[in-house]
Amino acid sequence: MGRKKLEMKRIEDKSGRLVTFSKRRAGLIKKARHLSVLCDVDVAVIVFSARGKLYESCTGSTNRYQKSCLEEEVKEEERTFQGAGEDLCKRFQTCKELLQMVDRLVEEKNNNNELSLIEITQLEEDLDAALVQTRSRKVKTQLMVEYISTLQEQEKKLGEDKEQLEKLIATSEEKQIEEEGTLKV
Amino acid sequence: MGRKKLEMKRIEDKSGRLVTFSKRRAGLIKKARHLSVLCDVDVAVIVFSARGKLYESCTGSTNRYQKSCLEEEVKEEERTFQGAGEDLCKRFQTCKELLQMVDRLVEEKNNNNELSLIEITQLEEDLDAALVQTRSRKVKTQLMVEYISTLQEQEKKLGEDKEQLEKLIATSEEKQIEEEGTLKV
DNA sequence: AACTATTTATAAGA
DNA sequence: TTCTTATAAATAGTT
Repeated sequence: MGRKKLEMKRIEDKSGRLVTFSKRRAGLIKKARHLSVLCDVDVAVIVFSARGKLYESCTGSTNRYQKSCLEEEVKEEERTFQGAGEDLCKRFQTCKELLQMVDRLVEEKNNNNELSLIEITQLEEDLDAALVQTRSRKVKTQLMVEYISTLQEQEKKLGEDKEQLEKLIATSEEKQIEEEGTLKV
Repeated sequence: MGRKKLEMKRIEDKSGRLVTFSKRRAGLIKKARHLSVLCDVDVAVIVFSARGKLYESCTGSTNRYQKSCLEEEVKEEERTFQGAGEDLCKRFQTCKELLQMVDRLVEEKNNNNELSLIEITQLEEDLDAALVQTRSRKVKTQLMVEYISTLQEQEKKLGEDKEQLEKLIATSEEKQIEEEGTLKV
């Protein structure tokens, strides 16, 4: 739908691919919203970018699929990175508790094979929430890994700078000695 | 994008809404596939229709989101409904085991707050699979509920038919007695 | 980010 | 339902 018809295959040019990704992702989410409004249904769109970043869009009044607002969370995390450890731990605890609760429910009802629709829906919601939190945790861990690698790169660069400075100082000292020698002659 | 611009609100005409739902759902899934191919990313689209029916589309080579093929499963179930009980129980067992496994993993690693990215991804996949199975179970339970209600309706109708037949028989007998009486006079 | 020439999607009609 | 077609919407390449 543009100046030229695109072949249906991976766009090899990285910059072009990123631009198209942005445009089409926005378009897809918009279309999902329209479908949801016009036809009164719940729609979820989940996109994993190549770098593992998660984009989600969930529309629909009955809210069967909860929006996780991951992007906002991640941005917040980037701003106040120091708190990540505790935050992560807390979320994890919640996730674990959810799983345990779901497991108990499953255990209780397993014998007579009689989970009601309401209970199954609850189970679904619990699993969904746990999944959302796990995804959040995954993204945050990826961020941490990236952050650490950035720190390591910075450290390496600092080391190189230091080396260069030391060389410069050494050269400068040699020169000074040479000059002093010249003066003495 | 048609003969007329649509207002962005629920289409009140049911037939029109269904037609638009079909068309736009197909369009959305097509666009998701294009985004996936062109930009080499994983995309999942999940649509819950008003009746609770689930439509899923998952594209992307790395398969981070598994297609559940729910529709096919449900159709299969409709054909051979008698096997549903055992099948449900089996799936449930699997789901439960998954949850337990995930829970153990969580327990083991919880103390030092050190789940690796790989382990988190595994956790994510497990939860995802459990969620897919729960959704499958939910749809099947909905089907069962519908099936039972159909049976109940049929039973009720049969009861009404029986009543009517009994009335007819009674009337017929009365008539016969009357006729016999007439004959006797 | 904007712009626009095209392609694509689709609302209404048949 | 499925096909057709006029029109709305999305977007590829450009600036």
